[in-house]
Amino acid sequence: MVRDSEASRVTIVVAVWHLIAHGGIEAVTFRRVAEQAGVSVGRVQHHFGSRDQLVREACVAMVEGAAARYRELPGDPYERLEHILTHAVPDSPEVRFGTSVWYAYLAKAVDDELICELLARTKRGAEDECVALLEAARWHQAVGGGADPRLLARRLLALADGLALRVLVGDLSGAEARQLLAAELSAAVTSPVA
Amino acid sequence: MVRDSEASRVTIVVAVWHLIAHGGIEAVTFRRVAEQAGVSVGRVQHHFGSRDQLVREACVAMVEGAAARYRELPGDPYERLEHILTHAVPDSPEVRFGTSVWYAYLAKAVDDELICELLARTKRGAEDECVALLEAARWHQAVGGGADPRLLARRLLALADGLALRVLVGDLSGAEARQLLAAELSAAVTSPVA
DNA sequence: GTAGCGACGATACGGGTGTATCGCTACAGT
DNA sequence: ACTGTAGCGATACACCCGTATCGTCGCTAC
Repeated sequence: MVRDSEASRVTIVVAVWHLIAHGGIEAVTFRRVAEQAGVSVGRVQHHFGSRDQLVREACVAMVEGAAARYRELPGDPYERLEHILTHAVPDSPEVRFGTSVWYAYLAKAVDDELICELLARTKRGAEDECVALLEAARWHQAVGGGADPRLLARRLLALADGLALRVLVGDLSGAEARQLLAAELSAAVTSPVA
Repeated sequence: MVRDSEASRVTIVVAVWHLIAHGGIEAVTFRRVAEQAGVSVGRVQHHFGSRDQLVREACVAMVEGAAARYRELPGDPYERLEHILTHAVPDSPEVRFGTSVWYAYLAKAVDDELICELLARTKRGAEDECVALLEAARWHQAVGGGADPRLLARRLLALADGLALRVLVGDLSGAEARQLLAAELSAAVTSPVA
């Protein structure tokens, strides 16, 4: 029964996310994970070996989940850009959930080399994707070529991260963040370099 | 001996920062803090009571330290703006140290109401300060008033946070981040609205 | 059939953790 | 002189943690 094994792993990983989302990574414990997932401690240990491994694999699963959701988006470049920029702004409880976990892993990156590299690769990949989308979206306006798409992508991405952060701590509303991002994006795609 | 008491507290708080900076908040333990600070466990407990309180007070001390360093800056608005935007970009080891601790607390904010509020207030305060500086720095150009200084400040601040984040995980160099920020700032201060 | 193996459940053990508590000094107020 | 009281050091306790280990099912290949 290989399938049941996979189901077990998914259940456990989801439980890990839940624990992280409202308790931080220090809340991740074999016993607590088992309880949250409704399985035995031995099961968790069997599939993930050590606590570090459990935390790491849950991180990998999260990144892959985000990537999978992105791939299932419609093809329109503008929409894809909008998704990349706003998908981490915690409007709804579900997005807040994901963002909380994301930032927990970000903090964990300072003492876990592997997680650090994974997050770095992910961000770099998002930038690359963003560059490609920008070039596709601005219909080759060819307005002198002064606006480097890579720098533009980097700006937009950083802006999105910074705003998501402030929405997360709660001194900015999701609407305000989305509005600012939308304005910035439309300005980036329609105008040349400012 | 009230003075020695304060010295003890400072020593302990610094030790807490060190532990967080390369082990995350879960590395903060009465015994480890005591060892790192070179004091007894009882001393740490005496001054801070509980572990939660210790972590929180170290957070407060950090925010206050940053504020104090800011206040000692020369008065030039442009320099102050530059400091606000780039002070969290981890070029040097010391700044990286501070930024690591900062992001650890940011993640902690998801499950600690008090820390969350403190960080929110701090960010909001930075935005307010940024608004005032922007208005002082652009010499009242009065170019139609289309560029809302608050939105501009919010953009710059978010940009700085997002870039600092990427430098922290290591897929962006400190120089790249500072360069982008400097360009953005000079554009914001000299040009009207784009 | 039986040997092997993967997917568990149960449990035990050694160590680390937060915190309460006791005891001791040194000084301040009365 | 007496009494607090702040500032510790030392220790003890109950709990929780990661992990190793053992045992048990069910399936599968030979």
